[in-house]
Amino acid sequence: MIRISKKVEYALMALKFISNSDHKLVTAREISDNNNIPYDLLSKILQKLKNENILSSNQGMNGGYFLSKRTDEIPLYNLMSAIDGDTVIVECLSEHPMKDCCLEDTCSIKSPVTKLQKEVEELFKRKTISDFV
Amino acid sequence: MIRISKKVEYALMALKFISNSDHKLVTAREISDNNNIPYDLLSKILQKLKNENILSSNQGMNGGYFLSKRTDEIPLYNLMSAIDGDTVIVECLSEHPMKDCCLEDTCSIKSPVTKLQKEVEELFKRKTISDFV
DNA sequence: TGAAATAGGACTATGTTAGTCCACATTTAA
DNA sequence: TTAAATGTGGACTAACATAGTCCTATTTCA
Repeated sequence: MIRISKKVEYALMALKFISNSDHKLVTAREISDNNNIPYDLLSKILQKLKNENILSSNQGMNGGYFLSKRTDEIPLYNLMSAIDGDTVIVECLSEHPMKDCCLEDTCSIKSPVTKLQKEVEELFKRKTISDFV
Repeated sequence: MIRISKKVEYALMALKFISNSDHKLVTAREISDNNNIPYDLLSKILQKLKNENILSSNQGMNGGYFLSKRTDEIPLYNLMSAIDGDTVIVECLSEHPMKDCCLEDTCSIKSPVTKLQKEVEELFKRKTISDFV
């Protein structure tokens, strides 16, 4: 099944919320309360977005998060890989596969699946956060 | 993470194998042996493809499977929904969601996510099995 | 110094996917 | 008519991924 993780959904809501609070610092607590997102989980997500330079943060009292870039400069693809890591449609196309595919070179569908992978990837690279805010 | 299930991979290999054995009946055992797919699992998959009228079968000795249609008449989308059911990128867009989304109408990203859903769907409807054989 | 905030490791619960096991039904050939 | 080869299909288990929780730093400001 092709599915976007709950975490990515939460990230999209958070980015929308931050984007709408233009230029103010926004705390994880505010985002959590206003969007009905579990606080601890959200914190992890925001941290990952920070590590990928999608968000910036100020620590300490009166701290919070703000966008590092314009929303149209953040492809959905980057958001997804920041949060969930790999964005491959099949294990064997991962750069760091957990286990070797037992089919290896004999796999009969590797080439068309790779092509499909590219097309899915392009779709998610074309979409940016601005499409969601 | 966006991922195609192992079952769908196996189904693609199976269809390719059947398609290449033109017009001969092909047994689940042959497909399993030649593609290194667990027999019992493959059986279930072939049965589902039969129920969706992608494959037809003859039971009994000398039985086996054959394609019900040309490969270019089988969208990847149908294959996926035959095998895994829902093909929605988020739970709440399912026709039969397991649980109600706690956000309901207040969800801030429903409309753009629905649009993305349509685009993903179109991509998988455009691809047909002929792209994989 | 204490409260409010981010940072982040470790753990648990839940659900999904992959895979297995077993009994049965159908067909053909000997 | 029976044995073997095949598809059908339910129930179960194992392995893994995702979602969510808990707890303890660390940073900053008033």
